[in-house]
Amino acid sequence: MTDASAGMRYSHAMPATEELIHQTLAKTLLAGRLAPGTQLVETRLAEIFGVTRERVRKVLHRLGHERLLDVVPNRGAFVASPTLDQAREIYEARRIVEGGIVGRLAGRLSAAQIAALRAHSAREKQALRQGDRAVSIRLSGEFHSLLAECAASPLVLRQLQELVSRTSMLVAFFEPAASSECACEEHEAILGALAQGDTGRAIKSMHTHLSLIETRLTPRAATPLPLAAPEEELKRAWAAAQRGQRSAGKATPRKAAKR
Amino acid sequence: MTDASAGMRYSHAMPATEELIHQTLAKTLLAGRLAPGTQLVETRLAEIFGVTRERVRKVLHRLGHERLLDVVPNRGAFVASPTLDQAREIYEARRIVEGGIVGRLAGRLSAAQIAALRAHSAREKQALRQGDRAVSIRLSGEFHSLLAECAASPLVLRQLQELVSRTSMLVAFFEPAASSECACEEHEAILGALAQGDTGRAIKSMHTHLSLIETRLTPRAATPLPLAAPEEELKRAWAAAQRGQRSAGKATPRKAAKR
DNA sequence: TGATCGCATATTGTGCACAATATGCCCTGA
DNA sequence: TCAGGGCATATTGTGCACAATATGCGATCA
Repeated sequence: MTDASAGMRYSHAMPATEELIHQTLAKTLLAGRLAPGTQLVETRLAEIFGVTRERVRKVLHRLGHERLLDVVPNRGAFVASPTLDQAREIYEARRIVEGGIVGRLAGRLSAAQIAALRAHSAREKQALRQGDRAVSIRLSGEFHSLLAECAASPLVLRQLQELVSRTSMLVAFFEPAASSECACEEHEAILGALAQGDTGRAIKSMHTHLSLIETRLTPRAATPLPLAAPEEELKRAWAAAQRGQRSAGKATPRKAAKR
Repeated sequence: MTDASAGMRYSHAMPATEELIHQTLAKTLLAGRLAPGTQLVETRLAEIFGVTRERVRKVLHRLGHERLLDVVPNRGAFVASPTLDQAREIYEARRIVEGGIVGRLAGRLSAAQIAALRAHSAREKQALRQGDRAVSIRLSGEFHSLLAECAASPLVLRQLQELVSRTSMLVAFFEPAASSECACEEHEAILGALAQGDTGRAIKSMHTHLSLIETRLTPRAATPLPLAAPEEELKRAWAAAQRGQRSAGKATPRKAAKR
């Protein structure tokens, strides 16, 4: 998810089962479906995913490196407990990076790009007017990704996507579950400044926009989601991931070919 | 080096030998002392560093994740061969990120911070006037790090340091070995705009500054450094690292004042 | 002579068994 | 009843042996 495609070179045909496990776990974590603090035991995950412990181990350490898990040397891997301080850090980083993006984009966007962004913004407004909250939230997030893509910098895009991922994990815990979408007027303000090439105003708009989102986070500590047994949650996610995977010739031939 | 301190939680006393190996390899790679394309064989490194192959293996994969090595699944780890395209990507990313930093900093710097930056700039100018090239290069790079630290965002700081690291690897290969330091007038221009709170001008200064550095890279492919036997080079680096480790009782003196 | 196939070898990948470590429980003593 | 220490156990860390894979070289044939 974070760097599945941009990271290692698994471009050619490979048993991507390890990659699939990583995606599954990352997606589950990012959706906030696991209670913070719960330990992910290697052997347990190994039998859930039907692989050896070493495989799980590598994935766990990688997720720790990506800050989605807290991995403590001789203790294990735990679901990260996001704090409001961390949230502030993430939003500050987004202000800087996304401010840099619009600062680079101001006055350099092609007419086609501006049109595409305007069209996206219009879709946002329509979804909002129709009260379609799920679509509205998705489109609001995509606006920022779209902006990052316009910058055409793979390195910055990767970094921003990691920040956005962690943002989504945050809102899963702190958001009051009401009005979590961006106000699309703010997006339009950014767009207007960009089209005019007004660098200063574009950046200021982006800064205040992100700050407004940040203030919506509430410091409640209790986890708002059901959070049943982590085992069941992971089993379900794994089954879905495998189902979504196209038939790659072999479904689950984990220990078939042996001596 | 890239995320040695900010990454895993090895805060308490640990046999940091694995971490030390990572630092040693990273530093050697970053300095460009290894010819691009040379393979780093696990068993060979294992006996050089006096550890088991698995240790080396982990470090190698980590360096691959950090893009300092090209690690190909069933082939091995190779010293990355930087291309001019990659160089362009890195400098574009730095324009965006560092543009974001100055955009965030403009008009928000304290008098003390401005004074510190001005003092640093003065040191740069003095070193340049005295013809002290080594010091001059180091100070020029530190100016950018200093700016990033003023932004007080650990996430952005980490990202930028990775970019700066890769930049230093690039110049080791492409730089014509003459006048590789930043022109300190450009730094002063950025500083002036920052002090005045002129966001647009600060960003523009930063953009042109980085672009100017980028144009100094020459597309020669031959490696300019001696590049003796990689074995000897690594043995030397390892011995130096172990020697330096002896006296380092606590933390490295690289960290400055935090918040 | 040149191209191709097959084998030998060097290198990476992985499962397994065991070691190291932390945690929680129970037992003891006042 | 509670504090403290030691043992049992659950979990992670690591070395090793073997399997899988790619590469290079040489033999063979047209």
